[in-house]
Amino acid sequence: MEYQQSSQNTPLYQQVKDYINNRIAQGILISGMRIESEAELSKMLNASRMTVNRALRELTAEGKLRRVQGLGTFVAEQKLQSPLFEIRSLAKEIEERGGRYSCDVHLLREEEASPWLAGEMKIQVLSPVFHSIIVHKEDGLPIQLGCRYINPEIAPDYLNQDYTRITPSDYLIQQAPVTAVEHVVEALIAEQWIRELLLIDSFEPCLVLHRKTWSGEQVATVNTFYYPGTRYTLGGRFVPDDRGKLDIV
Amino acid sequence: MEYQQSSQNTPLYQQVKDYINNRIAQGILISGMRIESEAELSKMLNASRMTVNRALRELTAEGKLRRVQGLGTFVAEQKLQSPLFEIRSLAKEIEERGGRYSCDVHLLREEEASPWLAGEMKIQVLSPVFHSIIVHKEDGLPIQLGCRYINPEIAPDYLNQDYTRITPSDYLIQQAPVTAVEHVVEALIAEQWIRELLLIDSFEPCLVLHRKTWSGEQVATVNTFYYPGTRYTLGGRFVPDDRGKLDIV
DNA sequence: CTGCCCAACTTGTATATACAACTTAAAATG
DNA sequence: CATTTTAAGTTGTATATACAAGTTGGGCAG
Repeated sequence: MEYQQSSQNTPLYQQVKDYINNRIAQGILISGMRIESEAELSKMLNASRMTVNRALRELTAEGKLRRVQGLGTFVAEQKLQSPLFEIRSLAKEIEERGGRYSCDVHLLREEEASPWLAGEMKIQVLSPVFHSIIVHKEDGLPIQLGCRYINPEIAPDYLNQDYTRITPSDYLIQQAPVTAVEHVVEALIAEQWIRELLLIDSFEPCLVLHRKTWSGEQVATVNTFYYPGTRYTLGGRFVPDDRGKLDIV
Repeated sequence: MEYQQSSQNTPLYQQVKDYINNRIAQGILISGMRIESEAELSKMLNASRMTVNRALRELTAEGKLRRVQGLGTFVAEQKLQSPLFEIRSLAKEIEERGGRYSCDVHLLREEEASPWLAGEMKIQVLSPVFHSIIVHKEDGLPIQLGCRYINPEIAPDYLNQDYTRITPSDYLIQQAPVTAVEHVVEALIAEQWIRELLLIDSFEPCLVLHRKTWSGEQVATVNTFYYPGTRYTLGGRFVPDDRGKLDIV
């Protein structure tokens, strides 16, 4: 067989990568599922095995696939770990420390988007958004107040979950893949109602983490998390590995 | 020519990658320098061009090399951008905003390591360390107080630099490659001498960023940065790209 | 039935070849 | 001399082939 590239100008190996990526994005391929072998893909997509091999090898380096010699190629469990702050459940973190996790749901309802929120989420003013305010506690002591606004298109059933059983983070991650995250940190003296819920006095500073997530082109969530400055710090250690990616240690 | 892998069990393409990586680590290859062409490396290392191509392609994906079709392969400018907080010069950031940068060096001297610091840096108690306290200002207003402890082995000439001309970050980055970073953020009411230098009152919270860097196995620096809570926020947006790496937008 | 071996399939690596696309400098042309 | 063309060298992609190495299940011998 001779040299072929044909389509569009996009390299063939890239077309194979796109094909796999699309099937993952569309939910046709689920985490853990075995995908076609190189030989099968080679026939299906009319590309040589080496070209398919390159595509799958690169997708593996990108963390999207997992390959086992002699067995096959599988869809990796996708976990978007945003750099400094991995989006992980606070509950799990507390349990790892040996603490007892609990939470209070102070608000969980549908609201109409304010002009500010509409701008942030790129939706129409007064269009419906879901709003929740939840206080997470370790051994009964509040350590985070999470104020979340959720795009209903991303998680239509957000209001009908029991957040004493599954954290909002955990629920949202399984609803839609997060494709981008923005984090901003600041320090301030919180408003009174926040101080009361976090059990801090008027002179104790709050660490505030603003997190905005996207799913594709849509803004998925706009969150503000308040931490008592004296009871909580945020951080992580980052070591670039051989593949140029970052491990959270 | 037939199939050969021979050495050790490490794949040939990996040996090529190691060869390049080592020459970069040893300083034989400097940023921007052109390295041998695939054909030359192929002869030198007795590997086929395709094998060399794979090695260089992967190193490029890892950000270590930069390739230009028709021109050659070059050593990429190495910038360890830690995720959330890229280690970049505050000065550049201010200038990008159109502000005027200036700084005051309040302390720059050699000290003996306290027990706490010795533990952090994994050095002997009372062994020499460099200590600097510098206030960075935008349009004359303080926005960061940087308190740094530097391992003298990493940057022996740290005390003899003019930090009104080059920021400590810029200087340290060119002294030794940073191989790991740890960041921890907290919010607190700062001590009085810090509040005075940052021109904040006793009720205004400080955003505190602790940064610890490693160069290989050695702890290179231990830093604490104080930001006025009302005048500064830390943050970034992260979008995983096709190569699985993270762009700071 | 049990245990072993082997065949079939998988991914992993290495190579030779071919051509495309791009860059630069030298050579040819006016 | 100025301009264009060409040639040589570079990386980028695609393929066919070959063998190594790991996994699994079925068949065979005991």
